Amino acid sequence: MDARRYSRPIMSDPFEYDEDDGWPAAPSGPAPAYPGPGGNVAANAAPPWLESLNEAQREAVLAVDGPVLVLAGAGTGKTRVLTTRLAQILHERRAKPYQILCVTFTNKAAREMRERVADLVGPATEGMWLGTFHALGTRILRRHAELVGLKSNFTILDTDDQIRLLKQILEAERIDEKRWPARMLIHVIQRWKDKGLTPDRVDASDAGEVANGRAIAVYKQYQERLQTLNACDFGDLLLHNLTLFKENPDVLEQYRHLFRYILVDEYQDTNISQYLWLRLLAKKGEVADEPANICCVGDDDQSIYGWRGAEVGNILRFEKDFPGAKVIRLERNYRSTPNILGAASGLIAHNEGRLGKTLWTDLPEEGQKVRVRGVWDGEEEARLVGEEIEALQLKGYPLDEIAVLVRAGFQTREFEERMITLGVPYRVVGGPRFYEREEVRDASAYLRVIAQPADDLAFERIVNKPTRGVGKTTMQAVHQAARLEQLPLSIAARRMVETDELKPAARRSLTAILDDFDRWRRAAEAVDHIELTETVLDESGYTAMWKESKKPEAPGKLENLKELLTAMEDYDDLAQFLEHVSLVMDADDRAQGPMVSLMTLHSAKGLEFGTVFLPGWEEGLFPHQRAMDENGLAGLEEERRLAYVGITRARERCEISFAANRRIHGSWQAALPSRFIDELPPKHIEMEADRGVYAGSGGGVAEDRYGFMYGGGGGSYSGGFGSRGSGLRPGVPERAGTFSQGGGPGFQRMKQRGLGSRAPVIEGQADYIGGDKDTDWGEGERCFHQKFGPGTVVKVAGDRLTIEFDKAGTKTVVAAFVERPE
DNA sequence: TTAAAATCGCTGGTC
DNA sequence: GCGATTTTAA
Repeated sequence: MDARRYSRPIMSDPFEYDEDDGWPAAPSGPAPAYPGPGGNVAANAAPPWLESLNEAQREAVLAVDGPVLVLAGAGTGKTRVLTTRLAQILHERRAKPYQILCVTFTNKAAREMRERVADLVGPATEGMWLGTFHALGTRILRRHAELVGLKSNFTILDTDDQIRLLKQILEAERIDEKRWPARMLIHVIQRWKDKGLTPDRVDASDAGEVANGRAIAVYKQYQERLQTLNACDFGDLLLHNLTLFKENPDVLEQYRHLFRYILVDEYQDTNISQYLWLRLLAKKGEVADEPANICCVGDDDQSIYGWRGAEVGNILRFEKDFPGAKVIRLERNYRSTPNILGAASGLIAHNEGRLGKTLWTDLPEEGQKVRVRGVWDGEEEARLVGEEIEALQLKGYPLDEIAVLVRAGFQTREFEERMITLGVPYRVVGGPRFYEREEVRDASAYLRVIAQPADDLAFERIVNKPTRGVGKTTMQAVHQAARLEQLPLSIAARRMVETDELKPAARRSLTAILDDFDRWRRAAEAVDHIELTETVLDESGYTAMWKESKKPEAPGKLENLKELLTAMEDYDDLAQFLEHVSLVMDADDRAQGPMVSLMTLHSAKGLEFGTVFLPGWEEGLFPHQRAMDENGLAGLEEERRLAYVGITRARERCEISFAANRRIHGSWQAALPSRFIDELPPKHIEMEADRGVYAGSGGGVAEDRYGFMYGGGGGSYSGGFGSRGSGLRPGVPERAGTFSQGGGPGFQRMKQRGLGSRAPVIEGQADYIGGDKDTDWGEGERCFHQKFGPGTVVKVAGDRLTIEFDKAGTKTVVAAFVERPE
């Protein structure tokens, strides 16, 4: 056998070889000439990786035949099982790398998986079909694009493009965009696609009154437009696969035959269309109805993506879908202390319809109890968390072992500001992805127009960016002509400038940019894609636009454009690069040095930290009101799973907090402690008042969890308010809607106790603590801050500078975060 | 075409 | 109460 095969690049096409019988044959027994994994593990020796696994893990790794569901609780070594299983299959030579399909949800997961398998078996992993659902779907779709009415160089649209396209359709259909916003309709269409529904299969009753009852028609038109544009949105990548497989059984048969082993990560997050895709592929080619060797790994308790189409039902139904499936539970937790585990388990036990797992650990030490703390408001909450982080930092605790996990993105701001004031390095995880950034999208739009003159959406995006006198009026005329003659915009525009339909000025500008594109297309033939991009960004005036811009983000944008050019070096040509921009490109978090992580609970899934802070556990915020309003009990249970995910991120320390008052959308609202706090098993938690209150409350705090709030009397509070057993819970809270306006009983009592008045005093500390380090900053000096932009120093206290920012107001920050303006 | 004014929306966010 | 987007006026 040809050794060359095993060193092919990852995206190589297995169909290109093994031409003899049309399809790569898999060995039924040990393959004779297959090189051992990594070239150094003898074929028959027991592989070293099995020894360090526990019994359940080993079972999951070794049960390679037939359908297997691995229920892997938080911290039970799920990824380890998956990677080892892959290594085992390769090691036993049960399949060649390209006969294995391994699906993940994120590129990051795919990358990690590939690295870890490679660590075990070396280069034998090359050629594996390992990637995200979308990347693998794209790979298959490009091969057979004609069969679903596309060309194989189709473009992949992102949300911006989708909305722009839909807006055009709504306008043409004369559907009032005020009443039926494009954002909402695209969401509806997306949900249909998640369910594997093409326009003809959507039930009319499902569409209801949406878009005046024309939702299905709009969906249909949207799909037609995509087809003429030779484009797909993300949902199509799988939906077209389903159509392809259904209408071409021979093609499906090929892939069924090809994929001898299928592995799926995070199975609880699959949507219907992903599920159907897997189910189609997971049949043995030779024996039509026999389920193949499919192994799904997941945790129903960590299903937190229902809102974007994920169906927990998929994992709950696995045994029915694949009769005779083996279900293996990984319940031994290697991450958290018994107290943390106990708190999390007690909480999640309140959910119904679970597959059920009992996590255990044999850690001898109980560890710290989960600390639950009530505070006056969000500011105090942030301050206390900040103080603790500072104390940990002082003790030499590594900052990258600390995370603040919040329910909603806006909550990070308060903590961010606190970190800035304290001078604690931090990072906010999960900002906009690299390819979603304005400048990167603009640059790719230029390249897309060059590569695909029919790409109207890209053309529109940059035709007047930078402004070059091709405005709305001009484009409207071009649009009309294009629609009339069924031509792409750039072609219609070219025809138009040859007539005198346009005003001379507009005609001149439009001709200029069209000529530019012609020139760039010719250049594309001659120079490589990097040089081409440089030329385009330069000659179009795009770079100049940002150079001249005075916006604080402008230098960053130029920086990103440079980074884009560097990133392009990894790709062979323009087409390859463009695919990766939309599908694979990550924001690189080249974080330097250890930092505290601030992020949402959603983005924390899969991570772990020594210490985790979980602020904002208040009714309405967490569980979020909208989750409950829109999805009732199911919504509430998903929120509870989110809480479970949060707690189980912690290894040794977990601190939950809630505030009595919080500012939401600008106005102050009184808040009740989250019902999840009531649901935590008391023996694993430690309820605490903040110090000022604690001193004066005369005991009872530990007994009565709300004693400090409602007075030290213990259990005597009334008003059916935040209490257990008051008949309010579970289910929809009595105070349906939103938070009550400030002034509930708790609010009043707290105010009387003088709780709120302490806040400004402590706030002032920032000015005089930590002030021995001198800086060379002087009052009145101009400066620049990464986040707040330019400003003037008004006060210097050690290394703390009070700065009046031009845009962001007055703030006190650590000098190290401030630069001199250029 | 640009700048100011009004309006919207506001849970999570991969590909 | 803020920021982004969209409408309106100049």
